[in-house]
Amino acid sequence: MENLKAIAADLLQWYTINKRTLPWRENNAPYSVWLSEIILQQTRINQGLSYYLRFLEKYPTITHFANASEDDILKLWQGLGYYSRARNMHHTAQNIVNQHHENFPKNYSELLKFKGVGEYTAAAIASISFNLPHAVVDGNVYRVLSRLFAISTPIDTTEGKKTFKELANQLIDKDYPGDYNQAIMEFGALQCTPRNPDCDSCPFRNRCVARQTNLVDQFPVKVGKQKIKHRYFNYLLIDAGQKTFLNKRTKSDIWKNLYEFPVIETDHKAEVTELEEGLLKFFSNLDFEINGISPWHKQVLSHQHIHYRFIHIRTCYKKNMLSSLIKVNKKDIFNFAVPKPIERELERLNW
DNA sequence: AAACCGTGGCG
DNA sequence: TCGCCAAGGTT
Repeated sequence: MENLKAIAADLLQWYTINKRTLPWRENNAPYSVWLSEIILQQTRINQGLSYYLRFLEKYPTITHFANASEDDILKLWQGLGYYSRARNMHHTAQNIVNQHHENFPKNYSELLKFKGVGEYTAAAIASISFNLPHAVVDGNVYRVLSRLFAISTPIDTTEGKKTFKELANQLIDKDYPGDYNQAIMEFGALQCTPRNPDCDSCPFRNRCVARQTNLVDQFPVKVGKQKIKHRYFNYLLIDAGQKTFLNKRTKSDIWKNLYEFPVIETDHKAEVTELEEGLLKFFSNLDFEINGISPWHKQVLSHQHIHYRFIHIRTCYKKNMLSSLIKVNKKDIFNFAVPKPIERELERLNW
């Protein structure tokens, strides 16, 4: 135990010297801490930083956030990925404003009940905003602790999660839980990095078991990765004069509640003739002609590869046509939150 | 419990 | 190039 206290103290000391100046470290108010934690989930600081600043500027309080529409939240979130984070945050903001008098509950178990707030985020808010001794366990913590103690329990198993959470909660400095949590994460991000960690200047170079046994690159241990699913999206870029058509993805699937061009999904790179049935579903007896077809592109998601292309279709605009879709003026299309493939195509089209 | 859910940078 | 993985959470 004395050993653990020394490690926590060394982490805190390392942090005071090496911590970066970041906007969410300027104050510990729960709303801004929460916002930063959600944005930074599975996301690098450089990628999330500008989003954090824009959200805080547009929605300076949780009440501003809660009063926004979901479409507006998603539009500001566009490009960040994992869009359920935005939807869940919005839901929780409204919950806190309406059911909790705009105040976050000041304990871990209540925080954990909110949508989009898991063990990590609950511990982060509890420790940073309310000085409560709950240890965060994120990718950095897994890496640092697995190396320091040469723990070979796979981190992506139930047993692994339990093991590392218990160890992290033994290690936490109960006087400075927020700083301690940020210290171990910052240490993992800057010193004990996934590849080429800086072991030579590491304050634990004489205590790290992985280092002593020359096995640093063997930790953390993981059991395996899931298989990648391939999908094929034939987007219909409909040219109806000034207008085109969009579809809102409402099902439980990727990009939920974002907008896109109407799509015919196939299970392979289909020939155009194979799309006839799909086209008929949209156009039935309307006249249209295929004006051109883009090459295939690929969007890599964490667990799927989306192969997509654009079928350019020209048709005469008729009132009430394609009523299952959203009719929009081409120039208004930038008001909609769209996934990356659509965003890139809109830039290319230069509408 | 295992799948699902984005995007970008890095070596 | 391509697999890894980044302040995870939900179903």
